[in-house]
Amino acid sequence: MSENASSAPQSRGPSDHSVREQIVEAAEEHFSHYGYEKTTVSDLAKAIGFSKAYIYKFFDSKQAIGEAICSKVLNAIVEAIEEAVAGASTPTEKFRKMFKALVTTGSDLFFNDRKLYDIAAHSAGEGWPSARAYAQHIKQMLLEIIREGRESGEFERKTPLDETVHSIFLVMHPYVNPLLLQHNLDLVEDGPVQLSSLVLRSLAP
Amino acid sequence: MSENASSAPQSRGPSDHSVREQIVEAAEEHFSHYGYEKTTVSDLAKAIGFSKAYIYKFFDSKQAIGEAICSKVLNAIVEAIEEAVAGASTPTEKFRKMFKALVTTGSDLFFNDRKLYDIAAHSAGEGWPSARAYAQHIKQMLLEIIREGRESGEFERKTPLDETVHSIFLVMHPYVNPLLLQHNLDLVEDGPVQLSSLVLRSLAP
DNA sequence: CTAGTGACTATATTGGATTATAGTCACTTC
DNA sequence: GAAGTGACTATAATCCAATATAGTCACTAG
Repeated sequence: MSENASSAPQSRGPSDHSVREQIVEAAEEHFSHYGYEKTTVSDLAKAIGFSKAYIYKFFDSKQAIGEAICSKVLNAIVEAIEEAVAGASTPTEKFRKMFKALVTTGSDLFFNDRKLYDIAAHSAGEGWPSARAYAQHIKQMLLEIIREGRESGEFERKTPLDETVHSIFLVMHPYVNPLLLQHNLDLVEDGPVQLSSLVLRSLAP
Repeated sequence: MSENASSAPQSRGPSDHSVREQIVEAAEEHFSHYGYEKTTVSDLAKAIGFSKAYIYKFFDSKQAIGEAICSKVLNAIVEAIEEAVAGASTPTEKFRKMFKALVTTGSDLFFNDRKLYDIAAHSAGEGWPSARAYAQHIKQMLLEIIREGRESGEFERKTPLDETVHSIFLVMHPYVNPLLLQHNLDLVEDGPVQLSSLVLRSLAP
């Protein structure tokens, strides 16, 4: 599940190639140290001991490399959330933990890996596939929790499932989207708790 | 109600003075035409036929003038919302109309008075008093609607009132805050409708 | 005292020449 | 054919001197 991009962004050449992995590895290190902008494609080339031109045999553009890193980062968040959810028994608890883990992991990234966070924020702002896939992932997890809750009779069943999922996702959106999350860091403590309770009230049968 | 600033920002000299009003008037026109940055304090001085130095007898800084304009703009939104709410009978309808008017008016401003919108967004981003006052205003209106709904038995009464208001405000936040609203313009149609329904479900007794 | 300003400074902004970078392509080597 | 590159161009970032702007203050006129 921690493979590279879901819905692979622009890339060239064989998708499993040691050089591709070397590029990604070097990019992750450089982007995280110096940031996306300050890292040049030549830097990455030097780091892995090839020429810049060779990089373009594997990636369409610098942005495509950014996308790859972004996917890794966002997939790591998804995994952290999945782990948190796994440690809950009822759908109610799953939802609470999901929301909490989402925000905790996101703001952790903000504070501890700011440079990588900025790429994710940029990705979200530009609607890159990696960010879309991430949102989709979250939505899917949400769908499953709601479905389970409906099946167990814990959640109401009158509202169409899609609508329920969609509107709850809207509530979570400011915390899912890294671009928005950074404007809500002061709400990181209270927000998810309060909003979880509100959402759960709305889900009462 | 359409007076200038609530909780007057930094200003000097007499608060009701024809020159002060002239400054505000000129600023509103210039900011809306050329934007806050592109307007110089000298421009405003020229427009009202005084020297730049005289402006500083009435305002602490250029930002203070921006604050005054921002207050006017945000107060106009509040008024538009109040008008919309007035045309509803039940608390449920009031809430729906409030949320809808909030987003409609906000995005109208974005599309039709972009320059002024940008000031409001900046204000929200910097946590200027005008933006804080605006948010407080919205929260107050919300509080009154919820209270009325509780009194009429239309809304549940178990959850502490403050908590209810606070969490609903959190739901609305991305649409209240101009800085956030501009990242949510694609949700302007659906968002408020879906979220209103969700919130109202959470308020069911 | 009230209404108002010109002249000044320290900081920010701009233009535009200079340099750095993304991305391509014809080419070599094995 | 597969692995790899140097040399190139067009665009974007950088730098820095010249200019513009925010904000102050000592001052004048009535």
